[in-house]
Amino acid sequence: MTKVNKLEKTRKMEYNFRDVEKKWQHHWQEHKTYRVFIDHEKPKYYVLDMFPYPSGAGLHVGHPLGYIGSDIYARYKRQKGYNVLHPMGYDAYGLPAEQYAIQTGQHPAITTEKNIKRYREQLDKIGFSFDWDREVQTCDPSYYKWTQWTFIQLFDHYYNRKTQKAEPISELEKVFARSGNVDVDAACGHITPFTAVEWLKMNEKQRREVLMQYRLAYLADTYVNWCPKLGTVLANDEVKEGFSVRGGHPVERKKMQQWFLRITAYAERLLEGLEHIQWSESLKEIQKNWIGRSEGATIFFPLKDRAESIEVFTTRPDTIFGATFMVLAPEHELVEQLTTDQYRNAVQKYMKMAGTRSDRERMAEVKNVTGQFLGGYAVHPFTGKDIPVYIADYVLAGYGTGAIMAVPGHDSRDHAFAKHFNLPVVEVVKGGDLSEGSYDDKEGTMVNSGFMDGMDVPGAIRTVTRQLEEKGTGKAQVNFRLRDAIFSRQRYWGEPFPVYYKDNIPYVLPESKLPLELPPVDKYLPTETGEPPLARAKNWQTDDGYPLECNTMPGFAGSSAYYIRYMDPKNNNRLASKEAVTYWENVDLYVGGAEHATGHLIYARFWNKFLFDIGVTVKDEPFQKLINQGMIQGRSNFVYRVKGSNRFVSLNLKDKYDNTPIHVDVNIVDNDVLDIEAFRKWNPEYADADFILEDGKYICGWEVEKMSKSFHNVVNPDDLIEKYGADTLRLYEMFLGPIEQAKPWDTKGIEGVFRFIRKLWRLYHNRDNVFEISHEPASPKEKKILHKCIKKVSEDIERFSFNTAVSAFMVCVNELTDAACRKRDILEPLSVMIAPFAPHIAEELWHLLGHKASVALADFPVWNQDLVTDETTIYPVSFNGKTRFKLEMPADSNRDDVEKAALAAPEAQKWLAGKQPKKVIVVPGKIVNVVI
RNA sequence: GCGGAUGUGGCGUAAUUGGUAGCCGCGCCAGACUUAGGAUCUGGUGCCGAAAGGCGUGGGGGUUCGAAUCCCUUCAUCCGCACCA
Repeated sequence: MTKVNKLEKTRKMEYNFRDVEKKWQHHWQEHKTYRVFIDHEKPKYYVLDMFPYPSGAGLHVGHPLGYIGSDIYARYKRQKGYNVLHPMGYDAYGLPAEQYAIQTGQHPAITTEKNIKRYREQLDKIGFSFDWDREVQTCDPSYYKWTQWTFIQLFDHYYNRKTQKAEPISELEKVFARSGNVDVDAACGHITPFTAVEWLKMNEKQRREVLMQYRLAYLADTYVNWCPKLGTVLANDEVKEGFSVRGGHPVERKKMQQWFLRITAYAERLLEGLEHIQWSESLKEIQKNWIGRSEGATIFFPLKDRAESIEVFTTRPDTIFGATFMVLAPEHELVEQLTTDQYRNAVQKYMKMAGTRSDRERMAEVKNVTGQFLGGYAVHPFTGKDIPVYIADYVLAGYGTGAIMAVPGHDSRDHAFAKHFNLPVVEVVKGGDLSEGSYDDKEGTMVNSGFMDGMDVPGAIRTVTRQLEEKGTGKAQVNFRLRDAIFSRQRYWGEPFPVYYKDNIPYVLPESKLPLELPPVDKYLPTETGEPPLARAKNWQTDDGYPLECNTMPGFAGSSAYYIRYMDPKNNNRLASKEAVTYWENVDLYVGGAEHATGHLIYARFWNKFLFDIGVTVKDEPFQKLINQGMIQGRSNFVYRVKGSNRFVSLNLKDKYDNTPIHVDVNIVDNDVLDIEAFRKWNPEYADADFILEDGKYICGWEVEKMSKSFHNVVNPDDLIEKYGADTLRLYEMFLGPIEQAKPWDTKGIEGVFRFIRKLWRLYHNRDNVFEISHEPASPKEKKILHKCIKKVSEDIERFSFNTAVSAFMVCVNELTDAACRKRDILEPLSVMIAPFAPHIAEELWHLLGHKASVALADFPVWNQDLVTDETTIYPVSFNGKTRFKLEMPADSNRDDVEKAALAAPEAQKWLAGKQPKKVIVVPGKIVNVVI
């Protein structure tokens, strides 16, 4: 028989995954098996994956890891009787498509659509149980209508600190007309107090300017990294040493008007909410640090001979008598006034230098102390002494008030600055040695501090804060590191703002004008005058001729509420109906990468809290439980080229030659053995390569690196599905290790689960590959195998330990094979149980067993505890903690029986060696330990 | 610098509450069936040792009858955040 015939015969004799998987994928799609509706008879469960940005490269093997995990859980919950919402969609706005558009002139919508199509094909092949009827795309006008709608709501609301929630601006206006703003406690920008009379006297423009300080979406000036050559704003990591990473053009800091979201209003609630959600402690910690709550005081230092004062925030008001100088951020508004003529040149020089450096660079050079004296002085609120004022890089405009009182005795950065500029260092808290460095600890007795002398630090903080409040020169203050989110992007491929300008005042469009669709443009670049690309659009104005906003929204806009839209994706009248949000509430399980810890996961929580305040959602937190899937790293292979030749030397011989390691495509390496022919074909350069082999093979080296095209270590799921099938891929991805752990991808182990799938199939089929099962009742032994597996798998799924669940299936199938069990009683529940992991083969077996409905809706089996309990217990008997032999005892033996039997066992004599045991520890059901 | 993890066979890992360290799989070794095997099946496989036995969860110390698991200390790797007043 020829080789081909043999192969064909073998194939016929085993599980044909290609046909089976195709058949069921088609069937599921046709019958909309996974479609879901509100069903008040069933409890709901919402399983969500972070939706992907459809990049041009398609999916690699790392992307579906989380999707597979969540799909298993969703399928499991469905079989447990829940009504499961498990949707998927696309985060379709993004820079790569825009960049591609700039280069090729092709509209980003076209590339995006193409990429989505490719993603969908890849996803479909893996057999997910998504309800695709609920798909959303953030760039679809019917979707971003609601992104724009939410923006309008943010614009029309302010945050009332008294009620701790967002309330309509219209209500605020009523309050202003009644009693001015003095009684209003709101999250707002800088605003001077006014009375009702003053409010009523203001014209529309003045009123709108005041209101802008209160809105949750507001316009304000900020400094950005502006690249005139690219005509665009760059992110911190797009700038290196004052030049753009792309193109190397100079970048300057430019003041620019941008939209902001007042996320800081929600800082306290964002922090508090963490207490009520099931996220990993490490992730909560990251969010806590990001929000960065700190308690302290704001203190006003009056300027010498002037009316103004410098406002500082400090966590250590107790050290105020140690404040020997003050430092402002270079951008601080009082810099100009405090600069004396004598220092004007130097200050300007310093500011210019600081201006060319990005925040990131300023932060990177910690050891480099720089700064400049302004010439001006402030006055110490308690001693009345003059305090020199400096500007320095190490004070950031965006944190606190952008100014500090410097206490070199008790702050290491102030100390370094004082040493550098020869400024006095005063000790106010005893406990350190100031000649060595600052003493930053909060323990010690106050000295040199007037009324605080002799107090401990916490007492001093309380006392000085009270004093400041009485004097009216300061107050207790909670400060957050969190900053308001910049919400404008000078880009094309994003949601247009539903905003127009009348007399330079921004107004939002009425809801009836939504969606405001993204207009076509001739080029995707900024205009020559530096306007964003939308300025190129023809007639970019309202019907009345008022110009529309030219900025677009950032990526997080569309991804902040998509989970709500999935609940009711086709609704034209609301983001989602009241009925839908009341039923689906929020996401029970959210799965995605930890890289979104401070971006998406903060913004979405904020966005949701706002929607909660205005009654759109019913839960304060959007994502009840969160699992971060670990990153799948690549496992790169290397060949070693002998320098100056086209010879390659095998791994263990390489040190005998002067060689260069070269990445080689992992797809032509099997078990670290290079496929030499494939290598020659891989790159024409190597067509004539020759090899120094070991044991007749070329062995490649390997290393774990990021999975990336440039390292030639990308593994494509399509190839694996073609070779092994989707069920095998799903099982293998789970088998790799705990879902939350980062781990390298190595294809070689996939054969093991492939064998398992075929072994499973053979349980239901005879030697001729014909379906054949027995209807005899199962033996107790067989039942035990099954029920142990049900227990283990159920418990493992509940705790997201999918790798051990796969292992339990393998044990079960091995044992059933050994027991030659082909009984329906056993095999039927087994096919149901494996369906979440390997849905295709499960569906096929389920139908072969005679069922008509999908296995996806079959009840997940329940284990019987009596069947899994062993009648005997095997006790390991140890002497001084070392296990020496095993003792089988009836499971209900009591302590004494076990002890007696252990000491009486023939093996025990050897270890006792005639001695009397000092103590015998018996843990019933577990262990015996004899101490001698 | 701060914070968060993680260190277990050649490799991925398991050990759910302090109770037999190494389940399951890969790889490797041997064998069976084969003209053949990159198919399938069977057995073996932590390390040292001929065996008895000893040693073993990054290193060192501790608590305990008993530690991969708890405590202290140290080293290594990875990931966040980074002059936060």
